[in-house]
Amino acid sequence: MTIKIVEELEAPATSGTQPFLPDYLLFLTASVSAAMSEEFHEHVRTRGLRVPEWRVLACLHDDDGQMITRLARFAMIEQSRLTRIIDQMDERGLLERRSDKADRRRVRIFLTRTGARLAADLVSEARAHEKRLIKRLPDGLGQDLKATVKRLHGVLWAGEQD
Amino acid sequence: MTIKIVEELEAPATSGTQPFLPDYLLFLTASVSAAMSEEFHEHVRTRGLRVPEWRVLACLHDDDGQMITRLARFAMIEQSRLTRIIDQMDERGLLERRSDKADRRRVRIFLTRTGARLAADLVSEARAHEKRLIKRLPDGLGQDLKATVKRLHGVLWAGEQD
DNA sequence: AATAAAAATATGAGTTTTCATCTTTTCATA
DNA sequence: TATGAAAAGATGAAAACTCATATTTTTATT
Repeated sequence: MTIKIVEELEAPATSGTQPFLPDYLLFLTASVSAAMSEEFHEHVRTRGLRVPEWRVLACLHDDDGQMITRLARFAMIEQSRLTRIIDQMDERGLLERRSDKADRRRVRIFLTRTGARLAADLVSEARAHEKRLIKRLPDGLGQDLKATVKRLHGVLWAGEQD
Repeated sequence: MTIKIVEELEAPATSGTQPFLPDYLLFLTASVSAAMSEEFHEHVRTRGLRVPEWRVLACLHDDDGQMITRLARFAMIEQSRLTRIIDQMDERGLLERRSDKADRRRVRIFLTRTGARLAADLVSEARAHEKRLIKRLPDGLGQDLKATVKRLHGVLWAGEQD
């Protein structure tokens, strides 16, 4: 690997115009999302789960027996990846596959007793964490954000059945 | 792979209590972020870049010559991954490494002419896309969200120098 | 000044993730 | 009621990612 060694005598080297990212909605949203989640995601790993696995548990906690495709969309996981995550969670005894009697292409995913217990624990921890997080933020920033993203989520998922 | 085949005669199989995710701040935020970004990320791929590469370009567009560690935090990319992404972008002629004269542990990343041009194009496309996106949303939802995440970003990054 | 601790980056190896594609099953329609 | 298109999942192979750790350089302490 060759690296030039150049003394920093050049001009401030910015974009010349207004900075972009501090005013870019998609960056700000992603960055805020990542920063806020970091802490709880760390906790999730402590509990022996990766973030996508936690998302799967949470989805099933709310609505057990979803099909893989739907789970994938809701949990923001690409389908073939979810298939393999489910393989692993199945092996670990957290959930199980059941073929849908009415449409045999579909595979429905159900939490096992163990998986349901873990999901319930984490959901309750997540709720508690959210309370603390919001309390830590100044003003009503947390409430504001929650109200706004709730409305937005409704709008953006308007087309989706259920 | 063994899959039970079970007829769906069981109870609605929900959590029994209030659904969690539709009221969970971190999920709503991540979900909204992903949904809003999807479209532009697709465009980025069309342009031959992966999302993390686009983030690197955007960061450097705003502030050329950043060191890898800082770039990693800002672009939400794990350090060793960023090192390799930079390898690739270097090979493609989009940016180059320069060792920092004053602190020779540091490697500063600079856009090449080509990289700067690509970054400028994408930034301008991103700005245009944001306008369209916000226009598409009902009420002042887009503006509301932007104002809120801007404040939040400030709060959450308060500790970070610059 | 010598030395320990910390910071910045790189790298090997193992695991994940992705992409395209395959199979199976259902749906639409001629 | 055949038949082609679409939907749901699974899977192989290649690429990307992560984790722990190594290396180099700087900073802080004695």
